[in-house]
Amino acid sequence: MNSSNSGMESEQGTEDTSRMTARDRSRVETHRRLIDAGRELFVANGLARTTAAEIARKAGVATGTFYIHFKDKEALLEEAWEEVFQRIGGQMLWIANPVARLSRESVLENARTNAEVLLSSVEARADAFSFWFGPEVAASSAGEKIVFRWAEGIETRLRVEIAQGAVLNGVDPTVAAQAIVGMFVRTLLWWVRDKNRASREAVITTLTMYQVSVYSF
Amino acid sequence: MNSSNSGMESEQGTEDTSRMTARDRSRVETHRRLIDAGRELFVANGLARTTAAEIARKAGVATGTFYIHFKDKEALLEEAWEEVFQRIGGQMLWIANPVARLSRESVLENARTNAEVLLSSVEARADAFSFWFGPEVAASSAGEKIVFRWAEGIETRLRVEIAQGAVLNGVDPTVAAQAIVGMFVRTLLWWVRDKNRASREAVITTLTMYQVSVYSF
Amino acid sequence: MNSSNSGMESEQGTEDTSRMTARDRSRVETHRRLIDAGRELFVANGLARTTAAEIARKAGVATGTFYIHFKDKEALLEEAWEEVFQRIGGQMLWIANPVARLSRESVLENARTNAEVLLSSVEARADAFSFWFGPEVAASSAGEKIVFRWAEGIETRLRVEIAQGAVLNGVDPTVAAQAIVGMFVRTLLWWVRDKNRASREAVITTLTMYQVSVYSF
Amino acid sequence: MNSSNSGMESEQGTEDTSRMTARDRSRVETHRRLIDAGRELFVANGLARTTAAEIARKAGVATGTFYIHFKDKEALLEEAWEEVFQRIGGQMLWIANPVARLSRESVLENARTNAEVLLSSVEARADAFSFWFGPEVAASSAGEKIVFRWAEGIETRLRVEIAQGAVLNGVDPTVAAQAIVGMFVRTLLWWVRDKNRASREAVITTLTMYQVSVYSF
DNA sequence: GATGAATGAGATTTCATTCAT
DNA sequence: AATGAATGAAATCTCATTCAT
Repeated sequence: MNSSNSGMESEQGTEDTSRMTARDRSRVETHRRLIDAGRELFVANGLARTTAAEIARKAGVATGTFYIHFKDKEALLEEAWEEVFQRIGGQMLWIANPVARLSRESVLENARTNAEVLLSSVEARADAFSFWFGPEVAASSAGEKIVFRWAEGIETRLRVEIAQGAVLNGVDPTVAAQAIVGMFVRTLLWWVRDKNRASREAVITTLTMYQVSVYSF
Repeated sequence: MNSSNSGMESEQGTEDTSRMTARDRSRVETHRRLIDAGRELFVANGLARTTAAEIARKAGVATGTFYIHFKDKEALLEEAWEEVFQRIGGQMLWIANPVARLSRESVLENARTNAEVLLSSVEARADAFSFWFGPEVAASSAGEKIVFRWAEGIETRLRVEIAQGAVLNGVDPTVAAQAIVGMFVRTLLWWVRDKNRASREAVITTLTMYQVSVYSF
Repeated sequence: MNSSNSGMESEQGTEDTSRMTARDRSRVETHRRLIDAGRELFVANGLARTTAAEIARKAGVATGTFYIHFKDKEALLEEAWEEVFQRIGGQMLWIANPVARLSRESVLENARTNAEVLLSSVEARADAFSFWFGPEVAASSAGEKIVFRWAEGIETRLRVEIAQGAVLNGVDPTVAAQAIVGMFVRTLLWWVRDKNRASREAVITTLTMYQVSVYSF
Repeated sequence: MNSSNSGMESEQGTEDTSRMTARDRSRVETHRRLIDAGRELFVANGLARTTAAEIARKAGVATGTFYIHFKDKEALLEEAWEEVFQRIGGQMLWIANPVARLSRESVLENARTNAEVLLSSVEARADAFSFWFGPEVAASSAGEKIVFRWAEGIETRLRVEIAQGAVLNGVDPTVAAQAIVGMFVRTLLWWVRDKNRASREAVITTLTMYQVSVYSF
């Protein structure tokens, strides 16, 4: 029914349907379709302008079916985010790949790579990024989790680095993680809305410098 | 009718009513009451949960009167923000007080003072800050302006500092301004929701260090 | 709920409900009730003084149900007219029964019969005629169609008659159809409002004479 | 304030203001301005889409002033029509110029001239004709009068002609007047909306033939 | 007479959610 | 589990009309 993919990830079913009964398969299949339809409509039209009935229609099921699978729109949003996070979490490189031995060079390179990869992801899926990290989702309870997860990753890394003595005294990892996430989200959201506001290079360099600024090298 | 002040500023009429006719005074007075009522309800209950009729009721006028004064809720929001900004703009010290001669010390002191003042303001009016810099307003057209103004101030200052050779090469003032604003807003919003998440000192120090990190001293 | 019939036709369901599911029957039934309620309220109180909520109430359903079945009042009006036209279209005899061989007598008789039948219909359902051919409907988009259909029938007949050489030279069938419809509608609307303005006979004779006046016999 | 004239007549004040006090002149002047403003807005935007406040604004007076001069919109409409009729009444020639001695030729010529003049008037002021003889006004109480006046003129003439034995037996002057007016209004309204529907000549000839059809020559 | 801010009833329209089938 | 018609509570916005100045 829908083959266009306007989420932040490649299309893929994550459920193993081989051991299910026909009914279960149908249930799982319907669930899938609803999430996919919802994610696409959210990204395309925003949260408020997408109705449960519309999602159901796009998924090819009846309105009532929506409420069998999800308590409300918010519940679908959260599930949809889970899936998105499975795939893009790894692209927040700085989170995912802490380097064993730190040096001025490794930190700088890592930070730059991180900024570059993020920028590319965001460019590739501007609509999806704008939606998932935009104010509409931020106002929802799913939004909490979204930024929380990201910050959590950064914090974990910072703690490791602090333990290694790589970070300036006084930097609180919990606070710094929020600061970094806020910086990234705000800057990318701003840039992606109009890329003429700054060159790619300016964004990458500036974000890199702020990232590395708390290191003691 | 309402004397509680849940906006971000002290109550004050800014209009000179001395040269007005009684009718003008009445119109201005009604306008005031609507803005005050709206701001208080927004801050207390959020944008979406506040209706035009409710604002009118709180202001002691008929529903229709609301629409004589404002095209819609959004219009009132923008006007209310203008007023708020008049008063709190100056509290974003880093914006307002560029120092003539820069040094490691002056920059550090300035950044710390900035963080401290902001934190205090935010603590004093947690609800108001959460509202005005929160996602609900960010999603509205007024939200655009709100953050834009702040960033603008920071950018202007950075340009001066760059011209003085005080900033590291590669830092783009436009991008950096967004980064700083994002960092502040996110961190304060996060902290103010639950102050046990980090100590006052941790927040101030961390925000200070990120602010000064791009200076070449 | 309502058994009084103030439309221009006898009550009749035109849908074959035998092959429908219970749900379909329910939907169709609701649709019917809304159209019937709407038509009756329109005819009784006029278009402007009838609200969607009132129609729904009379039909025994919730206000929102109205909007599931019709985009707006206008849409119901059009559907209601379609039904009315199915039944009264045939009563505009002059339209429906072109005579094969024309003569002074056949034309005259036909025109008189036409006037008589119309007059009787209008007398029998004065409210309905006043509504459907009155200015309020004329101002709506449904009104366009209503008169257009009638004129169309007259025009078709005139073309046949012109081809047979039965009509005076210079008479344009398209224009004449408008003229005839205008004449009928205006005269009947005027007469039905106060039948003392002219005798039945005077109306019939005068309308007959104008109808036949363009024939070349 | 307004020099554009979108009514059906040339601009002219009909009041003699020379013997009035300043206050009276002002009152009369305001009245004028309101009528002119109203007529222009009605013709341009229709009755329903024109508000009392809008008329007052265009007339350069306050909203409340409107209600000092007119009970409501309808009252202004009627007064405006009075003025319009003073000027265009004479253009309905058939009404105005009964010929003393009737003949086949005089009747025909008169009818054709009548149709031609009407057509030209309507062409020249399509908006105004569409408004004044359109369904919106017809639905108002002013509309009654408008068509009534016209019919009245036709009826008077027909009575004279009947007395002269110039009209076929059976034609009722009251009914015929309605028929003729309905025919004219409908046809012209239809034609003026899209002049490509029929040639000027077709309209004139057809209307002429229907007019003369009841004469006994 | 003129002013114009204020009134407030009311109509339209949307949509999350339910529930009988 | 799926259906989809029905619900009905909001919320928005308009405008004829009033009335204190």
